[in-house]
Amino acid sequence: MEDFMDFCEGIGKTLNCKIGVYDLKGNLICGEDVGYLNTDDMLIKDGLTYIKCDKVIVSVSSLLSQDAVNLLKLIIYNVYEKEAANLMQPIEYILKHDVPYESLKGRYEGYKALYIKCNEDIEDVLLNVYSGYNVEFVKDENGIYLIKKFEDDENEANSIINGIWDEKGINVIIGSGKTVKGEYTIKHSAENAKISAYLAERLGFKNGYFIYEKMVIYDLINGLRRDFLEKLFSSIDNDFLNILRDRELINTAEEFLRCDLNISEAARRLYIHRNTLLYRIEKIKLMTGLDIKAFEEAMVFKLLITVYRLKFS
DNA sequence: GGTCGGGCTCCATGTACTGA
DNA sequence: TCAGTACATGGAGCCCGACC
Repeated sequence: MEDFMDFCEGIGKTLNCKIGVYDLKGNLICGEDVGYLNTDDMLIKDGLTYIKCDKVIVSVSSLLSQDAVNLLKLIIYNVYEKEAANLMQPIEYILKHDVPYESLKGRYEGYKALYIKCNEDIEDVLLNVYSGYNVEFVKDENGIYLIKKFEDDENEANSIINGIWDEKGINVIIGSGKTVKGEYTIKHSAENAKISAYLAERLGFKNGYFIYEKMVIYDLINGLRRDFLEKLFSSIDNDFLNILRDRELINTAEEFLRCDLNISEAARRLYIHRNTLLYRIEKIKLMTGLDIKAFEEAMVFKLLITVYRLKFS
């Protein structure tokens, strides 16, 4: 409809007259209400020119020659094609060009975008996995978007990760956007999927499935100004930076956090005695002042690690 | 018959201490 | 620095009786 509005304004200025575009029932679609008359081709009456173009009547407050009418028809059909092209844009065009979010509302409802981050050629594996399914792939420089209606996206993503590992021996990170609904378009979903995969890689993950809802906090941190964070880190004790460089301590702490602060489970996963784990946690406390056995202090610790990884490593 | 609360047992976990 | 041991604590599951 924007194109029709541009059309009315442009032609109106050029011909120094008023233009109105009506549907075949006489309802004004855009432009000025200069009067409506139905016609099968063109009609000149009372100083006005009425031109039928497919499903609209264009009324012009001026007498036009046949050549001018033909030229106008040509322009109108061109506008039509442009509008149609907007509605028919393939997903690749949508993801790679500056298509307004507004124009995508109502399309791809219920679909979701995944972004499979991988620099190797894995398209053949995906085509095999999804042979016969309604799914679209879009490649870019760092991976492949997968657009589909999912029943169990996490399960499918893990199948993809395992399939690519089995067939190619390659680790991949998969990011996921949210399901398209209302204001949230397929372009939003694809962007969020790519951001999730990118952030997961920056955080040190080699493979796995990362949902944007769970990555929002990292996206937020990633968007913070570097100079602000440098100022923040300059006020932090050097011992904290030493921990970040101590692989054993940092692995211990991260496993403990992944186990929801469960000492026994973390010790099992790390193949160390529970008391060894407690000893290391105590050491972290001595160096940072943060007791990561307590939820709030564990959260602060996790945030500081994340900021360091995303912005300084 | 279904629901709720109390008592009991088992097991996982936390803490403190000790020794290699 | 790490592991072993003993003891305390708390949660989960089960059973049973009281109540509606």
